Amino acid sequence: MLTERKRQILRAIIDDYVVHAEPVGSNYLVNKYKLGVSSATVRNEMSELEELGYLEKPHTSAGRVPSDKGYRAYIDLLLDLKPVSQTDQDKIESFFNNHMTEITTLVRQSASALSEQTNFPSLVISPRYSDTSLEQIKLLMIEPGKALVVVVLSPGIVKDRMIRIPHEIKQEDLHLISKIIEEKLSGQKLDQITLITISAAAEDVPVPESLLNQVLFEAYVSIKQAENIELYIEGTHRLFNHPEFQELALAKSFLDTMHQEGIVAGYMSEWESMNAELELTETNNPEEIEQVERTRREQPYLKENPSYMVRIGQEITLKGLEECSFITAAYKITNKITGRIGVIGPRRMEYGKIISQINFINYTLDQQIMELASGYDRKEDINGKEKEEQA
Amino acid sequence: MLTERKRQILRAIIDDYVVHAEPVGSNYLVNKYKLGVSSATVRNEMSELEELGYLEKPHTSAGRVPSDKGYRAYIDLLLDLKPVSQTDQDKIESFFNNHMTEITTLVRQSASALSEQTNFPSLVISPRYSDTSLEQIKLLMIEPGKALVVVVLSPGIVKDRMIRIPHEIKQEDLHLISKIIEEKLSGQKLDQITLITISAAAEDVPVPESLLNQVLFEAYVSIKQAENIELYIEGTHRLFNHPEFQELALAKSFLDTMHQEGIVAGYMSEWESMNAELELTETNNPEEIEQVERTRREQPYLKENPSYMVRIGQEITLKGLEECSFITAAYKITNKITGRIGVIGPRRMEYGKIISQINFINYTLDQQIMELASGYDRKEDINGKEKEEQA
DNA sequence: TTTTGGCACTCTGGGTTAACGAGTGCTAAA
DNA sequence: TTTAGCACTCGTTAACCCAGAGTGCCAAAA
Repeated sequence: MLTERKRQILRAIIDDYVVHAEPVGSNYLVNKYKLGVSSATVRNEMSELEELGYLEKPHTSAGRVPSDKGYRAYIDLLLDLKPVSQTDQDKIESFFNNHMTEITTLVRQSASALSEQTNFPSLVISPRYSDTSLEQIKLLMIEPGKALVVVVLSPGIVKDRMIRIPHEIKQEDLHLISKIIEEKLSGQKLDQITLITISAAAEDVPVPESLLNQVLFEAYVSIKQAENIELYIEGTHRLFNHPEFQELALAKSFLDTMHQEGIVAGYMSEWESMNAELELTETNNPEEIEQVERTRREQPYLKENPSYMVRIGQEITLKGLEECSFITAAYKITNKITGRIGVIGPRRMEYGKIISQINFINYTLDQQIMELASGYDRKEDINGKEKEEQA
Repeated sequence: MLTERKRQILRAIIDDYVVHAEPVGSNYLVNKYKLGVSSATVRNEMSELEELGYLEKPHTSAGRVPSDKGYRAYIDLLLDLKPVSQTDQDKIESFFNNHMTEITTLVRQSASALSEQTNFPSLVISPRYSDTSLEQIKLLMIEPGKALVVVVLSPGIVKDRMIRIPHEIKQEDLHLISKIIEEKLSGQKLDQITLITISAAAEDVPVPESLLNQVLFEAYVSIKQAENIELYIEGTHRLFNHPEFQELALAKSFLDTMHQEGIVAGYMSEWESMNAELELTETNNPEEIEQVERTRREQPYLKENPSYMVRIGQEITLKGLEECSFITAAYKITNKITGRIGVIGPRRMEYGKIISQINFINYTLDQQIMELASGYDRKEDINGKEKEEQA
């Protein structure tokens, strides 16, 4: 039903529209893209494409614009992933250059890079840590009545939190408590740890129960807090560089939705769970498989099983974002623990370019995380390097 | 030169304009505010007020709008600080209700409250910690090759940071290192601590020098990082609720400036240093002193020496913010260590209301910080309270 | 000297009309 | 099946007018 010529025309329309943001007409199209047929023919084709639901008319005497379905077809059938230019690669890598030592910073930095590269707002969501296990828990006395809880999860994630404790608790008590509960709890999955487990673990600590309970409760809260999914949004102001958000009403509803903490996070994490199945459906077309094969050889950052996902317009079920597109990819902390990174913008996006950027950034991020996890020793003489680093 | 009647008219114009955002004319004014004179008289007065620079005309046949100088006079001479309504007080206090345990969360929460209350973007800037002193420094082994540095500053501020360390370094080494440098350095002002001081402090630690140096360097960086001034901006999307930002160009230049991390932070911290002198100049008028006296008795959160500061339009020397006003107040961590909290918005603001809100929030914040610093023991039975807390 | 009514003048904003141009859809011929 | 031709639609822009709001100034009144 989608003849080769129809595809060609659809591709040309989308390629043009995403750049110029204006409905494209038949005449313009044949001239610019040398289609080798007359505008009347193109008109007929366009009319059929419209009937099939791939195109829409803003009004009678305008050209056509892609519909959700049109974009969807473009992405599934016509997408041409451009390799990331060397300068872009350099720019992105420079974002990671100042040896960061925490995964969260690494991930946020990626989001910044992504937003800057694409000129759209970007977002990252942390993995669900509930089925990772607790590795360490330390209680550090800061001053009488105050302590720092440090929770270390198995993939090397560190979270900490200040707590209040009874003044009677001494440094040694804390040390003892954390040592004992760490011994008993380490290795357990986070979502199996409850207040009861902890209390049981600390049963025979020689500290008055009422005091002990306060500390245990705070420790418990700290562990639960470490499970929290975190959402981070970067560069919302870049939205205004795009004509569709000149209309204040749209921009406002967008920003309002994005600023309702829970909503986007909820949506994305729910999404993350459906992840696996959906990804598979993306590669069921011989043509596309061949293409994937080819790029895999040429650009390692375009991974074999493309981990990106695109949601267009009405496919997004969040109120206020019906006119937008999400493009996200999964980043790995371990093979089983993944978060998502992506951009959000108007449906009119240069999907090819942007997906390449995301893939590349995601690839770089994965590498950095791996490097971080494996750890390494710096070979250089620190004193010699010091001046450079401060400059 | 500003007769009583001129003041009255200026006040009426500003009061009206800040609410309705439309140039106000002579007829409207006499009707609405029952000035007891004819519109012709008001016209003459307005004309003179314009000559004096307090008013401006958008064009010949429009009414008048206040100029920067007009707003300035309003704030210095005519300001009427309204008490914060009980419902507002309750709303603000509810932002602080979930016993937060870290100053930074407290401060950010205040910014959220402020933005929500005023419907403008709010911002907070952390104090300069360079002349506070180091109280503790701990090195916590996370796994071979990775450690957590915890830096505690004298007013109870805690900052931490993951670092990489040589694999050869053992838990005990770390413990020893941190113990020794803490002993030697604690009590020193942050800006007096250098890499040299630290190296000297750790001179006789029995760890091979090349390994030790790496750790010391990272410790040093962590301390320096603790000095960093942090800026936090909240609620920028609220800008679009105000008519002056319907013009995309304005909104864009605003957002762009705000998102250039360094700029606003630099401006505000520079400002903070001029703080003391400027505040004094605000109270040199018998009338105002009397007013301050009165409100001090009635609302404790309107402090005796009002700590708020207002910068209007051209008074702000940041590019892109010439059409805006800053209102900020200093919050105290200790008597000597202060940060700033405030809002930024169009010049057309209800200064009276907003300043009251800031004062109140600032007052509440100060109280919370004090309470945090003093620490307290919870009297309640934790187990009894637990269910409520989770709900 | 100050205030006021009256009046001419200025400028904006809304509404109407007309011309224009881009693009379509249809028909009939190639 | 493709294409040239043409009528038709609709949005955009500019020109124009008019009403309304507000000013500035003058001369008379307080």
